[in-house]
Amino acid sequence: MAKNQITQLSIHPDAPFDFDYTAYSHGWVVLSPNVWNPERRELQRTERLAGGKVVSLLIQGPGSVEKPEIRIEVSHSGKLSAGQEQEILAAVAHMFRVDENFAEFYKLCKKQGRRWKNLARGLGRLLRSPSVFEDVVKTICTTNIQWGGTKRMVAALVETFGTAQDGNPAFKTFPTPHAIAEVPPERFGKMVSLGYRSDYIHLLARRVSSGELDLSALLDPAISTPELKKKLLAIKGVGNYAAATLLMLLGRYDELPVDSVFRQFVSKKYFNGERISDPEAQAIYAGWGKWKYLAYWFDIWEGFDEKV
DNA sequence: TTCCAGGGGTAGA
DNA sequence: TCTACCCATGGA
Repeated sequence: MAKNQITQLSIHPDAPFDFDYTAYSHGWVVLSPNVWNPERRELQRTERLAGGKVVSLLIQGPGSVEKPEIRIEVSHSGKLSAGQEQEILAAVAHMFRVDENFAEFYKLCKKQGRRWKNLARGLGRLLRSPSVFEDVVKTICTTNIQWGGTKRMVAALVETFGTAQDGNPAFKTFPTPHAIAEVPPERFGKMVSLGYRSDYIHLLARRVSSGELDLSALLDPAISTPELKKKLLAIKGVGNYAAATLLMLLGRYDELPVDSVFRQFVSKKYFNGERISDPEAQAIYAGWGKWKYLAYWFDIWEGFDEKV
């Protein structure tokens, strides 16, 4: 077997950009196939390119917030074409939201004062997956289950339906829709313990694999947020909480992810632990306009102003 | 054993 | 639009 080649790629995002906080911004960093090394501050991930080639990515942020750089060490067999390099660069830029503009959010943060103004030094980007399919599947795996269960289910999907790189069987890609769709639904349910989510994820994989549903079209900025939410709610397994999470992953922060964590947090912090209605809880963030999700996220993530 | 989790679908009103 | 009820799975 030929030894894998290494190719170094690099992205230079506009400042301010904080690699560490973006990588570690929420639970996605520890969901397979992502592997985060906290000591070395590296994100490792195995990726399948459009033509089927499987590569391993080691993603680092050696620059500073003011002179940011995302460095990608690609381990691959054979030669990497210019098109494949572009594909990898685009995938990583998408994961780290290199093209998103947070100036308006930072303005609100500075106005808010105290700890909020710390966000304006390049935070606000929440890590996402290279594909919308992966983000929808992972989001469905966060519903009505504890976080440990989410990690278990996603890891099982990758282990069972992912593709390993030659010579590197320990790490696999996130499954393609086709890899899931080609297995009969009943068998799929038995192969990975996803509970009642199994049918939703298999149906999603079938619709995407057949071309009936184009999830990448959801990234179109021309779609209004209400219209986008409607499209998300039309996906079986996606309700209000999951739609708000997916809107965030698609770069829209208008909606709050109302789940048990949100309810408990707002009740404890703003209502002395009293039982409150969802509209009362949501009203806390009304002043943040189209940035409500981020306001809530950094309200609950108290550690953001310490080094991760 | 029972409860419930980073809820959602469906039927019926 | 709102409510009641059901839905697998596994940890606490």
